[in-house]
Amino acid sequence: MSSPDVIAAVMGFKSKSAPVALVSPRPSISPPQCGACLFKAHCLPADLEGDLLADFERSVTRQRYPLKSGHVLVRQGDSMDALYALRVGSLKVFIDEPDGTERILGFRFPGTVIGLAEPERGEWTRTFVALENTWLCRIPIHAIGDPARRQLIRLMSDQLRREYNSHLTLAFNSGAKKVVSFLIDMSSSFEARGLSANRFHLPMNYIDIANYLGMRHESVSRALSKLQELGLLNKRGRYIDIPDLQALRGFKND
Amino acid sequence: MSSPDVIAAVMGFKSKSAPVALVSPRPSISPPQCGACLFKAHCLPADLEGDLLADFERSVTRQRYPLKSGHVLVRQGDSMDALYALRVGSLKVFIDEPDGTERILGFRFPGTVIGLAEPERGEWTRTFVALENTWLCRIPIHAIGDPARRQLIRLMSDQLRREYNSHLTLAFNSGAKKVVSFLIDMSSSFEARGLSANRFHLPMNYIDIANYLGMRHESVSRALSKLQELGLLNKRGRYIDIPDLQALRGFKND
DNA sequence: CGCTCCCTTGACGACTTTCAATGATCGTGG
DNA sequence: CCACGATCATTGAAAGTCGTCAAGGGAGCG
Repeated sequence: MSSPDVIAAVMGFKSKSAPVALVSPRPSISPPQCGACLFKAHCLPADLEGDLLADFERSVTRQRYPLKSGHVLVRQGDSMDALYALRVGSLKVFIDEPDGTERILGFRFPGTVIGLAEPERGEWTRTFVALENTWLCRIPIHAIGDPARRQLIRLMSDQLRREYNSHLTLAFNSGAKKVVSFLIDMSSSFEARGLSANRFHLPMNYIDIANYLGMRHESVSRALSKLQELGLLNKRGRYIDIPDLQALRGFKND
Repeated sequence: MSSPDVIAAVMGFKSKSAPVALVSPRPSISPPQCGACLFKAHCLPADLEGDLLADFERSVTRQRYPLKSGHVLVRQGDSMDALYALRVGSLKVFIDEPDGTERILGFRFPGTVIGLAEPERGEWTRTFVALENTWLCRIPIHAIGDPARRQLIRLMSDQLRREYNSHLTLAFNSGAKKVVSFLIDMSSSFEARGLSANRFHLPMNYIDIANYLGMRHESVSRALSKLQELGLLNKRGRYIDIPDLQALRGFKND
């Protein structure tokens, strides 16, 4: 694949009429999803020729992934020479403490580039682990030419804004509201990928959610139970059904 | 000034033997500080000719700032057509809530570029206010050419890592440890600018610190008092003296 | 000198964590 | 197909932390 436009090709092409699933599938029965539709939310104004799109498809199928659920993509301390575009599945990002504890910094879903916060050459500063079987596309650093830079800057500034949002969530909410913020984020993320914003299956367990939100998993459970009592959602394990998204937003902002 | 290298010139030149202050000055008696030394921490491997450096100096003195303490640099909703390099002083970054409340997302010190998290063209998504008299350098968006992109990407990935750190601070610490993390961040920031890492004057009040950390100002005060009791620091208002930085780090990590 | 803004300290109440035990679900292997 | 074990989720009670409300003190400025 011609090098400078790899990122643009991976993250910025326009999707045509891609099939759209209404509910996110269970990990175990997850059908291979169409690459094109997964990046729909990230259709950026990169002008791509038809052959670049073809290149993209070829590049994707050429990868030797999927990465199996629970497996490590990169471990903190590994030397870094590539970015990764996430196509299907999900990852958790965390700091590995010396004592083996994880401190989860976030979750990643299709349409994301992995490694934007890493020094350009050097070591990965975080560990990325698959939450389910996950398809990725490797983008060697040397393949990032000038035409791809503009795209990269855009992705990074998006990522920065998301981080600011998570700061807001953590600093200005407590308990149930943090959980609600998290759910709304998840909902938007699913919606952006053409899935249902109201009904979805969380790929991570309550322990990871709690870790991410700076809570205990018991508190997450209690918060979700309380929200169910209030009629703001229905849950069965990791299946979440939000009858009225606007009402949920109301709860967060009140 | 020749356009494409503005950012590289502002943020990436090499400082020679710049004078270095040992303790950060009080806002009110703040002497104009040498631009060169302030960016020392950000000497990135951008190859700059002598005339670019000269351009930089000229560009800086050409600005019609300083921005007075308490004044707004940009308000959320303003249309954006430039980035700003922070030379001397400090800013707070916050979301303006409809009811007038501030939700502080961070503080900015010399050597920082303001606006990295904003969409490239569009509206500012945050408000920036000077905490003391502050000198800035305006960098029009159209002046950012390809040679400056690499530099920009580097700055953004640094900023992203800092945001991850603040996530860690918020999610995995409580009370006194959040305050300690904050002090250590401040300390590093002062040190990076050639000032003392052990003794400094905080430019923001306890209310802002508490806002940033998701606490109440009373709790910040109590935390600092407790740390003083433990002999980990001495304070007099916003003057902080940390006798043993390593001991303070120990407190955070224990 | 008195104002204002900021910081400090105390007491009480609400909310989270902690510890412990039980219940549900899923995957595996018989 | 069922039973079993492991992981995950739920719930209760006790303890600790932080927010809230209220009052007082100190520094700087006009």
